[in-house]
Amino acid sequence: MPLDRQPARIDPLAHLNPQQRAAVEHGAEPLLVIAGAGSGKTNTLAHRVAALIRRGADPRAILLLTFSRRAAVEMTRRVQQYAGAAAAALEWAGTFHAIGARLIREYAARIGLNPAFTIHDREDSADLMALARHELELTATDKRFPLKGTCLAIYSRTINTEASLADVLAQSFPWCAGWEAELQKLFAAYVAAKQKQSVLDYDDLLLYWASMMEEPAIAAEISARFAHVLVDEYQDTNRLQASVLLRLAPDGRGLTVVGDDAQSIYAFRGATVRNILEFPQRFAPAATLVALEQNYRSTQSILDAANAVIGLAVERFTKNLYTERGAGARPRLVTVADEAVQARYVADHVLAQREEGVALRAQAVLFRASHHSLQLELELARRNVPFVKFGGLKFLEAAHVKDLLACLRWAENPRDRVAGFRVLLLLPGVGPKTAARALDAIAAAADPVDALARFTPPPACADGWRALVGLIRTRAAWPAEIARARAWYEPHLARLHDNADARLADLVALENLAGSYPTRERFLTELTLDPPGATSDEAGPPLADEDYLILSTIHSAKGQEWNAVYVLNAVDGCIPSDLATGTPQEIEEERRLLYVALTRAKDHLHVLAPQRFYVHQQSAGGDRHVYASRTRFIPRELEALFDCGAWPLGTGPAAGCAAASPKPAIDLAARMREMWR
DNA sequence: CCGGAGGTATTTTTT
DNA sequence: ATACCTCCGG
Repeated sequence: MPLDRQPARIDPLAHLNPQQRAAVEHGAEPLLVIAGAGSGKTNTLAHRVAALIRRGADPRAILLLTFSRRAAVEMTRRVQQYAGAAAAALEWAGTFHAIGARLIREYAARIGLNPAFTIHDREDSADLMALARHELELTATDKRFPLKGTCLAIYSRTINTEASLADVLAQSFPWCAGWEAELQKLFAAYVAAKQKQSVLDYDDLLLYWASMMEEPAIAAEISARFAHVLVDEYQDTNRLQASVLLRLAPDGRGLTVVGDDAQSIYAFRGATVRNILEFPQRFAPAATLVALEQNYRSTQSILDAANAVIGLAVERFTKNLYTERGAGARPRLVTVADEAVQARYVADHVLAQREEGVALRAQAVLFRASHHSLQLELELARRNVPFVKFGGLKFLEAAHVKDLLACLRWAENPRDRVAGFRVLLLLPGVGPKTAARALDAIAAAADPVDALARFTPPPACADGWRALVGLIRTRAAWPAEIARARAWYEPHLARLHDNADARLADLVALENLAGSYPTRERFLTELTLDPPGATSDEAGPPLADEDYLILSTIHSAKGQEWNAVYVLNAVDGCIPSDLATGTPQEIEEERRLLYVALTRAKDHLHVLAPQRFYVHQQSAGGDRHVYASRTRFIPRELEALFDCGAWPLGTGPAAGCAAASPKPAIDLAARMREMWR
């Protein structure tokens, strides 16, 4: 974005276009900014915040809600750039969940909540769901009850969409519709368990916030402390978040939301594009609408292709983007034989670009699902190309990391049953039954730690028990405490895993991270709400100052841009995912996903379509495979917008675009479904 | 009651 | 390949 490089001038808004300026200078009436991809949205929002501060707004009374913590940090940085020192007091910037956690902790005592509550991530929540499911004996039925993860997904969706269980089941989980009564009971037990244990899940952070805002006294207090509320990526908020927002600013005064309906890609999480579409009419008089349509990121050729893809959408509200950057090279649409060739293509071109001076970090490879990059990762490792992967498996999901965190969380909140369970099962000789008895004793006692110490474990693990009690009982200063926990955990790690060394390195990394948080509570809370994004693969994360290629799911690429972008697996079955072709709405979301991927590119865009996919789970050397056809979102009539070809040159049954669709290839999606029959 | 063996169903994307 | 469940031998 060119605005970054401009020195401060007399008129701080001199470099904004008229629409951006209108958004920045708008008064306190509700405002909706429809901001196309690369239209300088973040800048505009940051300028608006800076302008509010210049006009006398107290930075502490500005609430900035962004989608990711990264976006919040970026926003704060730019506001500081435009508004100077005053912006340092901008202390309320973060995700809905993070801000919710903060407010709930502050008001905990007044709403009957233990202020030391701990927060469960998705896996912890699923584990608690499993415990509740066991207690209700929903496992021993002739027909298989939905898995814990599915139960949680159903629960979460009812909360986030503010819909009834029956509707959610019918619309999103039809195969579970027969379990409605049982699920209802399960969710009741789940909620009771959370409350008894003083734990909150992700959804609670919104739910408690929203309910708290229904109390007139608390609502008045909280609303009064924020004169201005600005929301980024509004197209990806859900009903519950919209409710929170409307309770914060019922008449819309001081409310600004920014978003792009063409980039709505989180419906699976309950987000609804209706939030942004219906926003203006929620207020009387209706909110002002400003549209940013000039793109500062991509060349015209890339925009033409992206516009054409989104142009085929059934429903569309934003206009086409335009740029003054000039045509540039047409994006490439490349047919390759299979994923291995695709990996070679990407590696070759990434390295060639680097020779021409485009740093690896200025290039990114985007894909629909985390595992789509598997082959490429092997190829990059083989060629010693450093890379970092965003999305997919998280550092925090590794068993050993979860174990260590469970120790800390249990010390923070001894009634947290999931944490306790996890820690107790680490002791040899302690199984589910012993752990359950111990946790029952803890739950019943006034002093939980004392109850743990007085519990009589099976004789075989008496020593281990004593060591654990010692760990939980004595509180050390932070972050020394995590070092103690690791020392306690190390022998267990060595016993339970054969690659203990590699895992130990992760724990050391975690320990280093801990030092940057002031307290144990802050460490646990913020780690759950903002998990480190990149996985630590075998090679270890590259050093911060080293150059590395970006691998990212399309979802995680939101809001970012690179000089060169490679989109993997642009075939039906991958984009759209064969798991998301159930309803027309799902397919539309997949189309927007491809649009998001294409609009990340500034100068170079490569869209890859492998023709053949090898079926997994076959003997080595087997060649069972299925043929894929190019993604339905780039039909033949759009081919003129791309530079089409096969790679390597002269390979494949027929080179070029025509190869993709002369005769409709076999339906990959159906084949993949067939695998599960 | 624990822990390991074997069998079976299995859905991506993230706060 | 994995997670989850059930069964069986200590």
